[in-house]
Amino acid sequence: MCGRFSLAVTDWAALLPQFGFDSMDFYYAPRYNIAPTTEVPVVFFAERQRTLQTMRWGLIPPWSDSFTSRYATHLARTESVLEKRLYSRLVGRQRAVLLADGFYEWQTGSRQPYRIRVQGEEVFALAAVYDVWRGADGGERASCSILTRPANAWMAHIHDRMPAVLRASQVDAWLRPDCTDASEMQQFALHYDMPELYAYPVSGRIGNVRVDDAECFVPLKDDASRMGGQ
DNA sequence: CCAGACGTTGTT
DNA sequence: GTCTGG
DNA sequence: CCAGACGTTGTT
DNA sequence: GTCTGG
Repeated sequence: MCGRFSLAVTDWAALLPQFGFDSMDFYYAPRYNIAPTTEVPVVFFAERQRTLQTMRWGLIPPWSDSFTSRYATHLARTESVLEKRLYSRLVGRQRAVLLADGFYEWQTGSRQPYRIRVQGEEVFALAAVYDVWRGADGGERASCSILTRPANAWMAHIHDRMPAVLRASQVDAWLRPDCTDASEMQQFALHYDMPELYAYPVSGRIGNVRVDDAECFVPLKDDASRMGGQ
């Protein structure tokens, strides 16, 4: 689940204030089909400063020999995150959110991909944890994992798992730099009020990671498969 | 003690 | 680095 | 998540 | 069949 998402924003000036920023210091080309291992915009606190920068999607721990992984680390199960060597110490102190304007889910059984969005929000957030890896040259590289949880009743029509989707207004409650209690934040990620979502079927061409164009967002001509408003 | 893993999803 | 399995 | 590789030697 | 790369 949630092995792909999108962030095709061009009007960052309108978006940044929503997430607590007035500027950004990197170039970003709109992305319609984002796959694991690529660099994605992430919001987090570093030195008490709210920060927006890109990170590798797919967490690499500091002790890794290289900035790659043989394991699937782009997702972390919220229910068991505190028991995992890779993630447990991060929940208390290295929380983050990825920015997204949709995520993709392949329906169980039919294999039909859907684009899923938040009702009333152009851009929303995905709860995540991050870590920092230091290369032999001393350079630092950050990476992240999206938290997943069991599907809610709506999502269950498509899939049995889903990412922890946050409205922009809920981002502060996940990042809150004052809280270092991992259990408390785990409970938040499992039980906060999930925003209303809607979904529509899209072309299977997004299965190919090299496909990354506006056509990815075009609904299939199949109104019956649409789920939710907007 | 040391060696080896460190992760998720989906499908059968 | 730290935990688990043997 | 899906797609694509999965291998070696030697030559340019 | 299974792993890696995007």
